[in-house]
Amino acid sequence: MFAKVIVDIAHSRVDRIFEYSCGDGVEAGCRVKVPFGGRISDGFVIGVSDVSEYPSEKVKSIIKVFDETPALVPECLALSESISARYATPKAASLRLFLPSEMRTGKVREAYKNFAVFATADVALGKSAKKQKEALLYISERGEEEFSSLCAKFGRAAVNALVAKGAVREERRQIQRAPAPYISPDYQPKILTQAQKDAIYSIENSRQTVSLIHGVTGSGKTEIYLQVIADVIKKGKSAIFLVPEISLTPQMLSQLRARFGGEAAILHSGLSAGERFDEWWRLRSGEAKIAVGARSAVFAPLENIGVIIMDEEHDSSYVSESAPRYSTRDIALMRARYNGCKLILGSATPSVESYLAAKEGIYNLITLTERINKKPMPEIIIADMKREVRRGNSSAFSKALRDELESTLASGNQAIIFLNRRGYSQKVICRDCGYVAKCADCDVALTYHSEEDCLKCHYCGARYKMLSACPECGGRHIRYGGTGTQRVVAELKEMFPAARIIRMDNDTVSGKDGHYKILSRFAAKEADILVGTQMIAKGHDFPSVTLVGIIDADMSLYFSDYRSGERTFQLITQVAGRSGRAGEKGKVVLQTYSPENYILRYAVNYDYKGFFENEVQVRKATAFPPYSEICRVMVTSADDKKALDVLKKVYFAIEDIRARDPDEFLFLNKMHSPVKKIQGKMRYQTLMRLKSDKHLAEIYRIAAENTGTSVLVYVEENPANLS
DNA sequence: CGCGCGCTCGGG
DNA sequence: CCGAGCGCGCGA
Repeated sequence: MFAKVIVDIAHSRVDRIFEYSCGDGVEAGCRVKVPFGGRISDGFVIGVSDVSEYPSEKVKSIIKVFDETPALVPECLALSESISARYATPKAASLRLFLPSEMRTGKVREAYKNFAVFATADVALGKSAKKQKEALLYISERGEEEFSSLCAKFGRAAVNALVAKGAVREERRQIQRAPAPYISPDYQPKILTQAQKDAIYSIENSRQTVSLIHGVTGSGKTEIYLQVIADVIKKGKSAIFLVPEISLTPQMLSQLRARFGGEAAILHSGLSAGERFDEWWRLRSGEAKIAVGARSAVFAPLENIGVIIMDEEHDSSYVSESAPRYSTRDIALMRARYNGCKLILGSATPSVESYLAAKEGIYNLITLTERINKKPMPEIIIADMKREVRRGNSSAFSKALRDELESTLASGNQAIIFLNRRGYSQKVICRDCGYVAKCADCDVALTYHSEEDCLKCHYCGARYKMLSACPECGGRHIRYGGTGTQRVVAELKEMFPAARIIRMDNDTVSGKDGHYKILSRFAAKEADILVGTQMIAKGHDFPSVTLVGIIDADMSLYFSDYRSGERTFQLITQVAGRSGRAGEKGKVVLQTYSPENYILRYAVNYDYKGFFENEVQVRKATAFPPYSEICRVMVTSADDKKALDVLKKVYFAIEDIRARDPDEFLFLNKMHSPVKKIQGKMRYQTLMRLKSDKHLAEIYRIAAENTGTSVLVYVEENPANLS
């Protein structure tokens, strides 16, 4: 037999099939060890054959087969082909996506534990062997027990003696590490509303593969997902449930666990390598049928998939930030087509792109306008910060927000303050000469952190000593520009000395359950105010929260980016939804320097459709996505000259395309990236706006041809940010 | 003439 | 990707 092998080296030079001879046990999808170029490499078998196309005397044989059951199911092999074609990425790179990384390094394997198993009571025990007698009685009643726990109860010597006498057998068995800390036993099937039933009917019976559920916060989307998954499982199929990493909350976990128990495998960044491997294996073996997780869960080793769900479909974390830079939605659609199943996208604030597709009938649109509990959405009050400044208020808090905080605290309720910027101040500036402290390796201003009294770079994590004097002019008047979460907490403490405050941002969240720990402390009312960044925005129910303050609603508004309005609307809606979810009606105070902005106007009224119609008109008039494609080819390298050389090559290759088809290009240029350097690497880009995606494949190919170890080249389609 | 470096090419 | 092989330039 001959195996067609892709060696596990992600490089275009070796991105082709190599044939090796093998025994009968080798199947497509197995991982193998093979001799390659005078050394040994791992590889993937993507097919087997009786004959070889390569001169058989030159064919070498496989050294080792890692898998008894192929690690990759046929769908994975087919899909990796499509991914390689779509993103011009080597096959090895797209095959890797389907395996937990710890499986490739070979470090993590199955976990084993020793068990003591009762064999016979028919052995002679010494008269004084009291412990042995006790242990034997115990194990004869139980049948078996974990070896170490039996030793802990009766002593190692006694247990060993029983083993020696043959009364107890020691057995090594594979065990599952159990990464399911949040089990809620009290699941009660919820009664679905008519709107939810209609939605499910519509999804299951629509002509379209993709359904988009546009449902306001609290409209019961989750219950729809769970019911659809349950229906699919009942038919003997499997399901993938994708969520943005950050909102993989304890609540979502416990709902899934309660409803599906061990049938759900949960893959998230908090898992240890071993836990991840075990969850992956539970899916591969068919023990678990539901894969839940962030974007990488779209590669779950499932067969016969009945539905794929993407919650919060607009979330930018669905696009991979390292090669291959896949879009989760692309992959989900490929898998849905392959399996002939439905793809459900859900959001309270769909991306303009998805909603347009739904309006045009490409997606099946489902709109849920009512909240389950019939509660009105919280009232959003706009606080005009320009006026506050005119009145001499230089703090981060408007009078309106301060007043609302005061009454919230007085009534014993909780408040959330949102600010998407960690640290104390965004930058430090010399008042005398205007010098701004910057990172040595990155082209960005340093953020002052008051807790450690240091300057940090939020791009590379480097720390610097706080300045006592300006390094340029020696001046001692250092100004703190731009407010961060630490400064907000400091101001709050001054305003409300008695209030208990928790801060949640990248600096306070650490460890496996750091996220969960902070949120549960707040949920248990161990604090009155939660100050946090983006990570507090999603998916948590805090019944006592009746006030949400948005410190700087403009922050994302004035990025020179066609999507800034969309992002701002999404963020405000999401954060506002944290207020008043159970008890009394919630309030939201939205602070802004541009109260007249139309995005904010729509957000205040929760008018998604109004926002969408307006936004889509703007995009159409200016020919921005979804009415065009923005494509950026990034070129980064520590070597400035090399980066520039490659940039030119890439640019001229793309210019060639333009010469052939000038109408397709609305814009094409090459330039420094807005952030010129990150972690010591120079960043250049070729930016273009195209009428359609028809030349994208060729652009991907150009990038792939020019990328290497010293100069990295990659393509971003409609990038979420242009830094 | 010999060696070092950079480039190209093979690897089954 | 990594290493082998080859050609060219330079120093003794």
